[in-house]
Amino acid sequence: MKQQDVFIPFCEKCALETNAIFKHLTRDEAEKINFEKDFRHYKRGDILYHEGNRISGFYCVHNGIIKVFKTGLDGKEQIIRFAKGGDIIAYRSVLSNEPACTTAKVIEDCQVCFIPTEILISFVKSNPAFALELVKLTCHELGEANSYITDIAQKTVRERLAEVLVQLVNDFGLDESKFLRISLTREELANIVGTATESVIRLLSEFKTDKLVELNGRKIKVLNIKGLEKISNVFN
Amino acid sequence: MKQQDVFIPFCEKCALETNAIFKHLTRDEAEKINFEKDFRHYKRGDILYHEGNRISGFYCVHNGIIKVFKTGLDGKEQIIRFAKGGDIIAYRSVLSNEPACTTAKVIEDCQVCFIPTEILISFVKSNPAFALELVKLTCHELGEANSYITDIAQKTVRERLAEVLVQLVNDFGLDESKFLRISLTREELANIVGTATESVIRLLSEFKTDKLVELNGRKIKVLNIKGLEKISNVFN
DNA sequence: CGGTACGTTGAGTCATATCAACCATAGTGG
DNA sequence: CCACTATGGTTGATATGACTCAACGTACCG
Repeated sequence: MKQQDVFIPFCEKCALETNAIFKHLTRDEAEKINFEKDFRHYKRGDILYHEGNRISGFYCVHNGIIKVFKTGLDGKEQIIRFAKGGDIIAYRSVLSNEPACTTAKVIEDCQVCFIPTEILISFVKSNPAFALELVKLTCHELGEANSYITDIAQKTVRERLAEVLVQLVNDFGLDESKFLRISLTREELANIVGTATESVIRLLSEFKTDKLVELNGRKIKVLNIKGLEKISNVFN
Repeated sequence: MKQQDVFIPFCEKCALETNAIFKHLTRDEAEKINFEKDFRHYKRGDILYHEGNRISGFYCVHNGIIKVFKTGLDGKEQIIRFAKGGDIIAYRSVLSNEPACTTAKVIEDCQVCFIPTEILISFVKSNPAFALELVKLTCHELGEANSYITDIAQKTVRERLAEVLVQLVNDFGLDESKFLRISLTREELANIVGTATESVIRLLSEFKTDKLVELNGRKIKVLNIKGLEKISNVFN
């Protein structure tokens, strides 16, 4: 491991540069997190926490990608969201004081800070601006969840897959060759859309035929995002 | 209108008896809401607020039933939740400072208090315990939304209908003759489950054949809730 | 009494799930 | 180095759940 890999970011820096939720922390509070936090590395496939477990803190993602999913009856995953640098995860369970309702698994090696529950709670109590920001975040996510419910309930698999691709482009962007900056298995794509792996494969190759995407194994090159948006039936 | 119908409840009373979220308010704060709130009556079919609009406050439901839904592309409603006495609605949009992502329509005549945004925000800032309670509420709802996403994505319509019926029993209860204490059209049931009206009708009559329910127009008599739970595939 | 909203049933269609076979790739261990 | 295994990707055939369309019944209401 090279020296620069073990550099531990200062919370003040994170707060300013990447993590909007912490921007209202005072210098003292940032110091406190800095002192209490536990900086951790995780490899692809590692599990940060398991659905059903009680967790003693939340995670502030510095880099890498984590998938957050629920496990259905037959063991089928339903991916709820992805977390990348600047996102926080597990705060829902911590704040509602319930067991984790999801599992978090690493998709791309990541560095995260683990921050104990008490700190979060104490900041909510001591820093009204921070509390408000946190409320805003959860309310925003609630709005997104509501949209997702409506989509899954009303849209076809084809529309949803297109929408998911657009969403992934928005969240992770494209590299210089227009390849999506997140690499998922077909099964994972299916587990976001809420469909069978085979359906994703078939629809992706339809999209390819229609010159909307190019496929190179797990890498997806997005040729026509407007076309995907049109299929997805979203106007925004 | 009879005299007792226009009685305006005191917020202190609501806070203690019905509305858990306000239990941490100080006496002064409760007084303030009492002074600022607008007590309103709505009839079946009335709309409290429309999706896409900015709203200047939230609603604290005293009695009656309100359905909260999103409108899909072809105008199909997706019911997100119901609010009854003790619930608050529209707080999501108010707190995230976004336009309303849902419409709220009265199902059973109701009395609500309308409380201006500023009050809510100021209490979040001035009363940490209240802020925490609010965060808890939104986080809890977020957890429920995640479950619902998984359900809709993975379960059959039959399973979901059974689950919705169980949920309605839990939320609204049964009267002395085992009739569900909320009366919905078949279309509304379909709009919770996320299916077509005809499918609900067919499945309900299957449930009737299987002696799980009896049907009397819009009134649903629940004969075998364990059976419904079993069909719904929930263990909790 | 006509109108409107809701409920019901049947028939036909289609999107999607399921099942099964097969291929490609990479890692493992003898 | 090769068989072995696991994992993921692909394709085809088939089954079916659920939607759509259409017709008709029912109830309530002004």
